[in-house]
Amino acid sequence: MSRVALSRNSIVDTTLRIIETSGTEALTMRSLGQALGTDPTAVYRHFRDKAELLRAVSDRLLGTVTSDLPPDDAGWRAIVIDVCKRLRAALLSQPQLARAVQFAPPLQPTEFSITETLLRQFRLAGIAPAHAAMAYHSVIELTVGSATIDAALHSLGPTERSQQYFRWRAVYAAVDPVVYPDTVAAAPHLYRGTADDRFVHALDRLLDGLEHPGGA
Amino acid sequence: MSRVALSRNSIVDTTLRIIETSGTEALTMRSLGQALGTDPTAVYRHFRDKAELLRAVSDRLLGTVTSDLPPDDAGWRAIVIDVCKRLRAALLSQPQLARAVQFAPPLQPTEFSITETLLRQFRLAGIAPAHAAMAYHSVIELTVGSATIDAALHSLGPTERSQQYFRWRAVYAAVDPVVYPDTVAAAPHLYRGTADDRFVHALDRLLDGLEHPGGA
DNA sequence: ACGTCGTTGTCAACAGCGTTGACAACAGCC
DNA sequence: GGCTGTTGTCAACGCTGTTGACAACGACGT
Repeated sequence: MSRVALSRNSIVDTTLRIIETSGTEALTMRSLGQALGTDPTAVYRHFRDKAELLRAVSDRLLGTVTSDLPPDDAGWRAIVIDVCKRLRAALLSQPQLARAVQFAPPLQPTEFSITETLLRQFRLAGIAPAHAAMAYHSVIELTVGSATIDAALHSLGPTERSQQYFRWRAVYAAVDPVVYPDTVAAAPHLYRGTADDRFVHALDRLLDGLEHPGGA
Repeated sequence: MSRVALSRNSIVDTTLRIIETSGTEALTMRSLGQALGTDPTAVYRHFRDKAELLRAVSDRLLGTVTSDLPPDDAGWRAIVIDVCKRLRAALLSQPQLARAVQFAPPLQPTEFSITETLLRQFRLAGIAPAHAAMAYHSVIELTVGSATIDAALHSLGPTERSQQYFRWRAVYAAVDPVVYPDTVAAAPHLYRGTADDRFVHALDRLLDGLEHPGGA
């Protein structure tokens, strides 16, 4: 066997390809080695462990979130929504990965860029640093969290997805109206529209609350 | 060695005890067997595989979410927050549970009970069914989503968790102030307090927005 | 051109995981 | 008492991520 030249970039490429085509569970160091045409343990010359590799993969995905943003005069709210929608899209673009990526430990440069962008817009909105930090946490939790939840269904095609939503509404509608009257009443409106719509609605209401705490 | 009598209930008890005291990662079939005082494979006489065991644990946990709720005159908002905090606590105690909840439809009556409770409170708040459904989605996405995110750190244990938060604040504070001025300004407030505090704050602001859309 | 040195792919192996199948001890029943 | 089904025990399989010794490679100074 001839030795194959590896690099962090080519390894991340192949990792993304495996996850796209075969899902997160199919990504093992051995399957990765086979896809690379090298011994599985060769990856350890470039990444300390699998966690660091996954961190690099997530960084690749997050790179698109803060590039080519509209100028500040587009309004803080529009920019925050734009960043959150992009972040959501990036996470959903590799549905299997959104789950695998633990948003917790990494702290890559692209993440700093997202943090800075959001905090900047909150400052421009006139929110004091202490409240801006809380607003940042709130927005991130909603965005990343809901993307993580929606990732599973997003891996299905659009038609299958709407079928699934239809089925869920049917389940809620068929529930015992004596035990669950409000569920039956709301059933026609549950899981209506797209998951993106529901996310933007939740984000809109959250920003309302962040802008006017206590309804003030 | 004397044979120890097992049952689904006692196994679930011990499983929960391990998860609570040592975290999810510490739960292996071998550690479970040791805690039970039996051979690890004895569990397979009561559960087909680890997934079914975890499902049984999930049922046990979700059962606590809507039990012994305060009466309606406690106010819709207090009840919604209570349910969400309980749901979050249940999800955090077992990260895999959040994944199971994603495939919502064919699941247990406990989940219908959560849905009904929230929808009922939104109705009592005077929100029309169509908007109540959207409010339900918003609240669930934030609660389940943020729990999914926080689950990773929550599995570490309290002391390591606060150490991690301390480290993160230090990282944000040490960032280049020229490139990331707003991050540095907000650094003292980032990851302050507990993840629970941050969640409740986000939920509070979301409920503000749901109650007064557009700040009205 | 030669020897040297750090880098990096190869290989065998380890510990740990969930799980399976054969076996044996037990409980309940006729 | 003997049979039958249930359930704990034990050894083992295949999988995982990861490590340490070894060897092939590229780049370097002379």
